[in-house]
Amino acid sequence: MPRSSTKSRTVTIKQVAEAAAVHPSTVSRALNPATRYLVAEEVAERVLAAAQRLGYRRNLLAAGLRTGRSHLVGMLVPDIANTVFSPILSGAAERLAAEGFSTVVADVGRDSSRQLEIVRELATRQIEGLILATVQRDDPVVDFCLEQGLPAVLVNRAEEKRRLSAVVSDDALGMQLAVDHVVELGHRRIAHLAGPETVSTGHLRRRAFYGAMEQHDLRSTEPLHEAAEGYSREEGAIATRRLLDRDPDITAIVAANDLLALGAYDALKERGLRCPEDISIVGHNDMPMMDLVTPPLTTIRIGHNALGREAADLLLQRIRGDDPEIRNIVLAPSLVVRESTARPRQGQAKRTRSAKATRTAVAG
Amino acid sequence: MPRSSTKSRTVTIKQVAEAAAVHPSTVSRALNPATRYLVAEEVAERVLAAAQRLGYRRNLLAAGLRTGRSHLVGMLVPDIANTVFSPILSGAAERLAAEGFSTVVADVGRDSSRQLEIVRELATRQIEGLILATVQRDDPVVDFCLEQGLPAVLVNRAEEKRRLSAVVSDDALGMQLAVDHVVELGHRRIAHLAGPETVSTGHLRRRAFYGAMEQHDLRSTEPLHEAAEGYSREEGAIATRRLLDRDPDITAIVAANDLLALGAYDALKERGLRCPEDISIVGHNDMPMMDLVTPPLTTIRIGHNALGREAADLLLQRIRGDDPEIRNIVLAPSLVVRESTARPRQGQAKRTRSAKATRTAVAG
DNA sequence: CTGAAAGCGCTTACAG
DNA sequence: CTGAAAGCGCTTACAG
Repeated sequence: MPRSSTKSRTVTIKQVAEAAAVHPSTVSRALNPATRYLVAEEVAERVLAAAQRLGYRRNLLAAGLRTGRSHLVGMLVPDIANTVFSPILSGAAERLAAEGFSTVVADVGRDSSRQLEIVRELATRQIEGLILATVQRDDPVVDFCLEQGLPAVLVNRAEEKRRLSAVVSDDALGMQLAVDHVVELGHRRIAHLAGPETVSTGHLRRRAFYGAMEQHDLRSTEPLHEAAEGYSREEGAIATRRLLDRDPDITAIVAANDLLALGAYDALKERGLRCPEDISIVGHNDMPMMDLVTPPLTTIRIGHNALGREAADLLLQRIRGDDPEIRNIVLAPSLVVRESTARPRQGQAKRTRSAKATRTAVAG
Repeated sequence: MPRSSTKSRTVTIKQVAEAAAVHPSTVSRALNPATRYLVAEEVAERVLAAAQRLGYRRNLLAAGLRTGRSHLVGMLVPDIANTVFSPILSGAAERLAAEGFSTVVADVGRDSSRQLEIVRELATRQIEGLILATVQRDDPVVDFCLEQGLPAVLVNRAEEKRRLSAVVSDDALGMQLAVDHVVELGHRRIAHLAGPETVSTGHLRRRAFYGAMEQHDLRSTEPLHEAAEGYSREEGAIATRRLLDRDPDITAIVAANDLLALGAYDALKERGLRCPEDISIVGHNDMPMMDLVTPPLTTIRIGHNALGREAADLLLQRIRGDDPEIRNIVLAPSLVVRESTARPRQGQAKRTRSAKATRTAVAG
């Protein structure tokens, strides 16, 4: 079987047809498993053999033009190199690949104005759907998708108006777990290191923080949080300094995100404060390596891979038109206790509460 | 300007032609900046206006079929979520996007047999080139690309036979820096925690380790390394145990990779050994967070983003046919000293050497 | 400067 | 079960 001499750059269906002495349409039918039954077995075999021999490979671009399908999906992330987004991308891409879709990544960076431009560019490629991990609470990209009838789902972040399906972690539960944990350790002066208000997780986690505090009768007339301007270690340090300046008596910080918590580590160190001896810190996300930082970070674990997979499934349904309903998949996070949290210094009265029944998935 | 009523799912060039009262070919010319000069200014304006009004967007699939160009590039990574590969992907995608190429990611996972299948699938999409971050020392995917005349470049890993251009870090220099560092601290019983031999970095770094040792007259008749079966923390721990079992007197471990070094941390901890008091450890890569682990890891920093960018540039040249030569871009890494290395316990005689002149980029 | 035609490689009603 | 034809949306020689 000399399968070597594949010289001609592209073998087309026409050439296979010639080689098998049939019409091109017959080749098309024989090569497509879905239509193979239309072709006599003997003929199909002949075609297959010829295709094999010539090293024929289907041109998906051409097929797509004809069928109106690109089998291409776009995914927008704010930063591919961010360890929160890479597993989401990975989970989504894997699921999508299993269904015959390739995924085009677009790293939109911090420049949110470029997003729309990038989406237009992707639309130009006839992508069949979009997974958005970038969305702000009120995002023009969503308008665009809606206008264009382009199937899209949000992941990790949700949109205010709920116009699109989304897969997110249960932020209320996450903050509840975090606050319950430090309260059970005996903390009462607890502050929230919040994320940007423009991002759904920043907004939601802040609200959930106050809600959880209230359940423990730890409400306050003055604000108990400082919002970072971005989800980065640097911004986390900056906001933590403000937190410390305003209220030096806090004994625990519940952060909206691990990176922010790491920034809090930096800020504490600057001031000669120790974690957890002086201040306990809880993160959110459980990014890789959080078990190896010093101290190992107590945090809320989110299954980012699962977020990606679910988002892909939702998008696939949407593309198939199976399920036109808007859904919100809410995945339950879990508390991972490590060494950044401990009882407070002055040993305040420990408050115990029955653990909240674990709320679970799929709402709305 | 009512730009709202964009009802019809797809506006084609034909519709724009009608609206502007010209022939479709004229629309095509007017819309393409490169051919606009062929059209009277007044007509071009009319066409642009009509296109704008109708919300026309070019169908790249159709254009691609006609021109034989997809402006699509594929990128194969062993694991998107690995913090070594995500910045490479990010750097490459950004550069590619700037030149009008979208990049399709394929996470090939550990299943190396699937790779070829995935590449075939990508070829089917008429990708114009491939960036391979996955390549083994002798890889069938390379054969495929060569056979098909598909432009491809390797990144982070190189191929034995050098049949394709590659962008890699200078492993010899990296190991030299690592070995020099621990030698200068006074270590003499130095072991190498090697990567898999089937991967170029595993192979090259091992050889470079012995080379560097020899320069310090630290050769040995018995092997000074143990190879991990994969670049993971778990495999790193396993190989470190073997290392420790064989030679309990080592005072420093130079690892082929940060993950491996982290595994070494685990193995030391199991045995009640401290780093750096009992054993110094040097990593390789300087992944994110390595400054936050305990102890902060001394390692060799590689600019992964730059690797990605360079690979993209090389591929772009290749696609354009500018530069048919095979090149090897070698980027210089640097030593980052943190706290996982210190003078050895028993204070061996310190050997000083003049620091090697920093060898730099771009070779043969 | 513009139009008419051909064709990229495929798929799919339409006949037979 | 198979062929012949049309057409997906674009671009580009070819005329004029």
